[in-house]
Amino acid sequence: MPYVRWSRYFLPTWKEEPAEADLPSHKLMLRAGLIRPLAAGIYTYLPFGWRALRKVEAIVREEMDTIGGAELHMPIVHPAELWARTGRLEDFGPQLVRFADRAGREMVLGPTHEEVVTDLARREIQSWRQLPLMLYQIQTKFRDEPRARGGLVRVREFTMKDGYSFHEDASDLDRYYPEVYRAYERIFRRCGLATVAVEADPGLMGGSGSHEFMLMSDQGEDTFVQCPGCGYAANREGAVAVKSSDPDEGLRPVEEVATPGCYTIEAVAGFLGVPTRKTAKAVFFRAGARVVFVVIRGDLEVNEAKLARLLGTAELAPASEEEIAAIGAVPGYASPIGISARGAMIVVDDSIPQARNLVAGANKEGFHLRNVNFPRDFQASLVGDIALARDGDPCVRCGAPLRVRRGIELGHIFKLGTKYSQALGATFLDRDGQARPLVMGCYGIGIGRLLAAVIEAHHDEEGIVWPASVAPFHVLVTALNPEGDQHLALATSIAARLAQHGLDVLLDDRKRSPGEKFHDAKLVGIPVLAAVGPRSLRRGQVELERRCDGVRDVVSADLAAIERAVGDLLRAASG
RNA sequence: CGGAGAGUAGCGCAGCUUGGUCAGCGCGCAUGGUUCGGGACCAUGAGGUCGGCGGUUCAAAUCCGCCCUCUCCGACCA
Repeated sequence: MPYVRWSRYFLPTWKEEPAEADLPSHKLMLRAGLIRPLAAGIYTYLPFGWRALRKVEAIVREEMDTIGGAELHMPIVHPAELWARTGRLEDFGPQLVRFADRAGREMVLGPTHEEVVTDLARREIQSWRQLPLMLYQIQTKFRDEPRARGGLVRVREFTMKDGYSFHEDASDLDRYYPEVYRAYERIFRRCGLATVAVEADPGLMGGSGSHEFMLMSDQGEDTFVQCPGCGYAANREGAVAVKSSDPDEGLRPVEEVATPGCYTIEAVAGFLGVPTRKTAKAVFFRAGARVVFVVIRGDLEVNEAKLARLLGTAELAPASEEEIAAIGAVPGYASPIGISARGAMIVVDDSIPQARNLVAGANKEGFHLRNVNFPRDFQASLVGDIALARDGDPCVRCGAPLRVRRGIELGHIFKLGTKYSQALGATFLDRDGQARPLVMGCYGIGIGRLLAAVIEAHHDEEGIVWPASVAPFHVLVTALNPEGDQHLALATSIAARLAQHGLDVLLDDRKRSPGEKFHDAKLVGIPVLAAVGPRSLRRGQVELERRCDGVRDVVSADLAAIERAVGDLLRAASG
């Protein structure tokens, strides 16, 4: 492979920090010439960034191939009709970009490819003998995100590895799924990232399991719960925690008490001198046409994802003042007692049945009720866990206090089941000659986000510090004084030699001051720098510097010696 | 979609309150020269319909209205 000459390459660097960027990875990807924005959440990959992306892709390909994946490439433009058949033309909402072709046919830009791959499987897979099958692609997706942000962490147009497996039954999917899980762990580890696999909420997607792979980061766009005791980790939406309960006490009779001006739980609890956990909080939602009256212990928060799952609906929104008034509830003093008759649905968190003698609203401005008890005083349409797990709550498995953490979601794997194969009629004949829907799994990795995550995890004040595995180049050979002929000549032969031996080499042959070139070297973060300059060359030596720890070494200006030393440094840098 | 902030040269910014020598600074860029090991120096120069449209005014980067774009927070998120 030939080496690349910086003077003829396209690697524009910025000395100053761009005002528009906030995340370190975003700033550095702009400054070190990896990407340039075209529009919100839409980026051009410059040659340097594209090289890095290809390195990440190569790792992903290798690991996908290792678990039997076969790479293919599906279209970006899909007929809308296909999406209508699974119902996702509507479900995906405005994130799905739609347009008509010249003949007026409705088309969409693919935000993901379950429909297309399932349609392919429907046509091609007829027999159990063709199973199992893993197909994957690395391809551009478009989702019109309501809020693109953070550079490549959340974009609208992005490169994604999406894989789909097909099985004759759920148990074969159960057997294969852990293989993908382990492949994902290898992918992220090889990219130099320590990820946490988090149990995710299968939600309305159905299926029996799902994991998200998170990079722990305070800058993360996602939240999850982790137990330091037993390792339990779950997406915030699905995380369960123990709800501590108070010692049992006898039921006391309900009594009305004046609480003027107490519109919040804190105000009521403070006014009456009871802890918030001794109150019942009312929260209102609208699920489709119905108003949902949620009752939860005052110290807890409603987890809307859990509530939506319990209700079996995707349409859940906070109720308006009018909707709340329409069911006869008084905001600030709302009470579940006497509401059910008015047609609202009452959902009770499972913290409520355990609690005794709570303070709840009286449905009358300025009054609350003491000693409200479920189910003595009011009934529920549904009871279940709808509370948000909090930092410090006891783990359901081991009791240790849970921690809430932020992270960047790098990958998501999913046991899909038969949702898509059933909707699209993708069946095969099993061993008994029976037609059955294909059982599917799907597996995604955001490649660009993964690249951003690598930089998020590997940088310092001066620039990127690439792990050797995904570095765009292994070695940067700098001729410090190119006008002084012999430096450039030696640097060039070093670059040629290293390239000949399989390394990716960038030769900095630009006519710039040494200071500038050293700073650029730090910024672009190539693992090993070989500097050819008068100071060391006078002693017949070349200076080597390792980016990750700044360790410097001089070796004699002999090609074989340099090649050896560079190899040693690289090995140490990837360890 | 709600809240906040910002659009002036490739990048970072000042000017706007109080309309009129305000088209400016630093970096970068070009040319020539001097430099050459951790973002050098001198000289000369190019580069902007001040986000757009409309309005007020003798006069608008500056005041008013509408729109567009970008960033951050939230809602949202396979």
